[in-house]
Amino acid sequence: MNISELAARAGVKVSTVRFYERRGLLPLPARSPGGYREFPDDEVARVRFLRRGQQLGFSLAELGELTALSGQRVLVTADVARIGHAKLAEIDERMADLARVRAALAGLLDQQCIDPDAACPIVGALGGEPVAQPA
Amino acid sequence: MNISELAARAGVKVSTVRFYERRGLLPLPARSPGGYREFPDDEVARVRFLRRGQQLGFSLAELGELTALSGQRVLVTADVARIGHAKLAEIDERMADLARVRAALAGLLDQQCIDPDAACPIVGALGGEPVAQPA
DNA sequence: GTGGACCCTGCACCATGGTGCAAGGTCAAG
DNA sequence: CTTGACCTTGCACCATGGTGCAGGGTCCAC
Repeated sequence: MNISELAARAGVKVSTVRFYERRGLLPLPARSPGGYREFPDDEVARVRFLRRGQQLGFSLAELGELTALSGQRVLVTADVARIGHAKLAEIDERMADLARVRAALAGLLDQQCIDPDAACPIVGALGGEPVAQPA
Repeated sequence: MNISELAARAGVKVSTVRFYERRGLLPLPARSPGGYREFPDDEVARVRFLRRGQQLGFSLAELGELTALSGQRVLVTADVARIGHAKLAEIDERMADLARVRAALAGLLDQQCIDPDAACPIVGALGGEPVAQPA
């Protein structure tokens, strides 16, 4: 597959694919005799992963770490496990936050008139003390 | 409360509070005779909401919309309801994506050795066809 | 064997979300 | 009534995540 087909199938621009490659988020692809990039089929999934992961609030650097956790021919060392468990905790917190926003928004949409004197329930859902974070 | 106390309580920098104000994400605060900003206590929640909302993948512009959905002394019009329901669908999709990443990561950490020949399960969790989006 | 659609690299630019600094004013303790 | 910590505005700068363009090469159908 060439770069424009990969980009089209993953729903990104050609320039974005080259950008991801420069950042080390995609493996260096094989090249045709004339120097064209030739991608295997499964790079589509990797590019889509980067797009969706960003929508979930992960930076490209974090998504790089996340993928480095697997597929790199390594044993799960104590280090890798520590990073992985930290990410797991982060994900749990994000899910809880999303659930709170969801409930607040759904409640708001159930009413037909918003009480102008009440505090905003959506802000309330996320505005409290942050959930305890490991230092 | 002055700006440095607000910033400290919300866990952001003073310059960030002024930036949010410029963007219209915080109401213009009262001023002391000398021109100092004076914030009510509940602005802390609003600033924390902006921080956490961003970690969930919402842009400042979206968080502005989200808060505009309440507290603006408005009836829930068809328009507001449409935006709200779209956000709700987006949140549901994000929660599903997070759940998939979580399951993949947890599974990975359960094993003691990663199979170097298998496709990355974390990429697999998010790399599939995007969930159907309204156009 | 040539035209048009595509690819290459490198570099400059863009939007978002801040961050820092300079020059000056405010405030309260001593 | 001064000194130092804090505040004000305006502006310039930064990192992240792209996006576009120039100048040139490749590919393949005609």
